[in-house]
Amino acid sequence: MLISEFAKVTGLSVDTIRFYISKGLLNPDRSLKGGSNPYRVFKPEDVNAARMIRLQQTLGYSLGEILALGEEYRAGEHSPERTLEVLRLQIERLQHRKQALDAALTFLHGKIDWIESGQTGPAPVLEEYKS
Amino acid sequence: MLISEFAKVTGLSVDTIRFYISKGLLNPDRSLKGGSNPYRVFKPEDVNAARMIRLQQTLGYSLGEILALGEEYRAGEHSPERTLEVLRLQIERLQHRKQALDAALTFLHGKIDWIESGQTGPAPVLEEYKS
DNA sequence: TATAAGTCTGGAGTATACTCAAGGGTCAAG
DNA sequence: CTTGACCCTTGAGTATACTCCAGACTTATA
Repeated sequence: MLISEFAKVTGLSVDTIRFYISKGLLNPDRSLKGGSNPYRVFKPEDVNAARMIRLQQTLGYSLGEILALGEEYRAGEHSPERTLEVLRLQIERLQHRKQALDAALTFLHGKIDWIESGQTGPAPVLEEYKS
Repeated sequence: MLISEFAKVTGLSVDTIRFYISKGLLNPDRSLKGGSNPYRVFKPEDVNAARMIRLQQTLGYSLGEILALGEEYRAGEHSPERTLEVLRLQIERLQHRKQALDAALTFLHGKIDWIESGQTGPAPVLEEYKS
């Protein structure tokens, strides 16, 4: 597929896609069409890559980190040990993030309970939810 | 406390603190000391505010959103209904984030299992974990 | 075969979140 | 009363992640 279709499928703008390509986050092939500036052609695996980028972004990674993770991953692609190491590290980081998220959720729920019970006693403090 | 102590306590740089103040995210009092450019004095509640900012940041909110949330929160401070509404909305957004996080974790765990079991069968695909 | 639509590159512009430096006032210790 | 540590403001600079032209070429449609 060409870039505009890829944009539709992934939900990214054409500009953003070209930006990602320039950063090395996406590596589409080139078509024979387009003359001196050949058109880019995207494969389904590029769609997966784009989704992965978006996911990692919502998880708080910068494009630089995402690129590094990808390269690190590909570098150890043929070494299961290295791959496992990378994956475990990622899991650790995400679990840390999840803890912060859970703390926030617990805090918010605590505050709701506090309000619904007529705001008796002290207001919940964020501090207390840092398990 | 003065700004350098506040920086130590919160882990923020003095520059960052002043930047947050300029954005309205922090509102310390002014001391009588300091002459024509009075020193800022920070209270314990400012420390809480700073912690809240940091937490919201790790949750993916921009400073603009954090400011808006705070103002929205203070605006409805004396209306329990409005406060509950704001809190529930926040919870909803965080749960959405948590789902993305869980999907990523499940995916990573799946990949680890797949590798440890000798990479038999197809590799896990992110797609499948979007419950 | 005109013309609209789609693609390319290169470069400038914007928003966010800091970060640093200059220049100057204030405070506490010796 | 000097000196070093600390505070102030203003404004410029940096990194990230886009976003938006301009100008030129290519392709598909009527």
